[in-house]
Amino acid sequence: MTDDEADGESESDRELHPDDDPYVLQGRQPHPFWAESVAEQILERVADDSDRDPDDPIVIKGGISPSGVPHLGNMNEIVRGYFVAEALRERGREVRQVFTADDRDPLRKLPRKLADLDGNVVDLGDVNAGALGRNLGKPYTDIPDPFGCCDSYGDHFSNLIERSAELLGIPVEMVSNTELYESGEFEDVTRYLLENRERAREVLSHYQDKVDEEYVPFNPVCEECGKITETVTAVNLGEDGTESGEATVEYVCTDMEAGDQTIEGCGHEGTATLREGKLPWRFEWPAQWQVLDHEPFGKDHAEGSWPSGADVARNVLEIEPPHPMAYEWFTLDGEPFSSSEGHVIMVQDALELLEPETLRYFFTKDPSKARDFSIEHLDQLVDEFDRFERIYYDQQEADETDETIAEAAYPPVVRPAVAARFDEDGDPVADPDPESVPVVDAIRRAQANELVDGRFRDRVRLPYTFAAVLGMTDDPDLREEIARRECHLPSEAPEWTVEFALARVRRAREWARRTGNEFDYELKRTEMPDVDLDPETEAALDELADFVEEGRDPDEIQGEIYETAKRHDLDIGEFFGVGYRLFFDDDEGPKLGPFLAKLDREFVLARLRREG
RNA sequence: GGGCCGGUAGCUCAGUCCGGGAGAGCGUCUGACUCUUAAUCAGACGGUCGCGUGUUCAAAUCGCGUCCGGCCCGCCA
Repeated sequence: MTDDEADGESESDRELHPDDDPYVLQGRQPHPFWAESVAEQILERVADDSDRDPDDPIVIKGGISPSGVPHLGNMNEIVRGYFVAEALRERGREVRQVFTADDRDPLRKLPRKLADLDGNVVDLGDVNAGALGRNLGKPYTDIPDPFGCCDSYGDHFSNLIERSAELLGIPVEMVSNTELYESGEFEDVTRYLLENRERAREVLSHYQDKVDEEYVPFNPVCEECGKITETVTAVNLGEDGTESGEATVEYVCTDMEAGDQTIEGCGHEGTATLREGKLPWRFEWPAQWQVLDHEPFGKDHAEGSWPSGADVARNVLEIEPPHPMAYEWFTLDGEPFSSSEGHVIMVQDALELLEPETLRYFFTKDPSKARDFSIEHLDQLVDEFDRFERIYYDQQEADETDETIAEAAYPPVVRPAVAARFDEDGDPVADPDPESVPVVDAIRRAQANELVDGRFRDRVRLPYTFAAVLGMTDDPDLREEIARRECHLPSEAPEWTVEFALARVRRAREWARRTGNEFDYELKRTEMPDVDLDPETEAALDELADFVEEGRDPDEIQGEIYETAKRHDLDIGEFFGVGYRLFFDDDEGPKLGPFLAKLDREFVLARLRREG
């Protein structure tokens, strides 16, 4: 039966097929941009496949179980595939990008944080934890949505993932595993695995010690309590004279180990069809590979389920596994993402701080290196993106590698943003909503490309930290004036680019506010901050007020601040400090003279005279 | 315990495959812009390339060992 045990084969004896090494970016690469390299690797494999029509679309997949808050790390499953897809499309290939929601997986433990459809994170306690707790062990799609807005828990979080992809303008076909089971699409492969369960067992036993003769690669859903069960007592494939002819399994609803917890079974003994259950993950994953060319996956899979899945695919299902790519994980401010501790950031959150193109840019970096998404240093990421963009437009010196990367990676990064910002006639749209639009058909794509290399070249990016400083005032005209004065807005800038440039202020301001960093200026308009002033300083302030009252221009006021300080024998730096204290309750601030000149006179005079 | 990935300037990273000059941006400091702070320009400071060892005329790069971080090797996904 299990003669493999006799030959003592162990996992290390099980050689990985040369095509199945998931570290595909090791060693010499044909292109400095990783997605181009992966695309070429895929094309090589597709070309080697003789019974494949070169006109067939290439299929790229990603997938996770919709178990909770989908964070930026989870988005690797979609965004990494997107860049490969785009590289292939650039080579004239049709590509389908698919995302499987592994939503028949059982809920194994209660997450501590959930998120509503708008991406607001809430504590478990706020959404009736008790009701959720009764559903441990059930498939996500059989659990009521704690927010009551979707058909199930699984649907809720699948929707959230789908929404994240939409916000990034990435076209993905969402596929529900539960639907694949219920519609019968998984029935043939399930039946095949049950028919060949000895082979399945033999292969998997190289990877999992627990696999013994009793092992059946199918977990029915208990008809009594609704939980996924693990104990199949008989398999009836319906060939040997059953009345219905339908394949079934018999099971006992036993306890399930989930980490250090046990989810109790109800003891029910029943019968299930092949649509009323699920394949164990190590088979379910390869079962999804029937028609598939590429799949990126996290490093957690690279040494575990990927090698066994590839083996199952080749030696049980007799199909070729997709071209793999293992990616390293992201950290958030130096710490691992943790849904349960609420240490997460979703696309929705990130887009409050960054333009979508900048967020897409983050995913163009080498997937084989772990990367930190640092809120604190977000200005660095934005600066880097701005540089990357200038390199594409030849507005910035760079070495050949950076130029080659920008040339390949910039169009897919920016195309969804450009598609959102210009209408079908190629005219700019003010304040586009959404900000990213998937570019699918060839005509729209050509048009978007034309805009990227045409009108969009005029775009203006305010430096992120400068944009944060502009956030100190809510007055759009004042923002624009300051930006112009500091030469961040060229005088001949087209109308749309001004609005475009200033749109960054909202996000940069939010970043400064959230981190409370040195760019977090806020004009204290309603209340005067506490100041402790000596008489000399008070006299100086009064003089300055009189000067301002005469209606001087910005530079004169700036100069007068110096002169006033000198006249009263005050340290210039300290006198500026007093100004920042009075207006911002801070040690630092914008260039004071021009700023005071632009504010309404009444307020400035009253504040300089400490009248409120 | 075994395997895999990563560990290069304060920060973010490129360079490691095919050995020969240690790099970029940001930050910091200094100076300029006739007057600090967010702009721009010029310059400077800054790294025993985790550590050790071997091979080599020559090692961030190749071998071996070791330390740190993460992942996998039970279950689950």
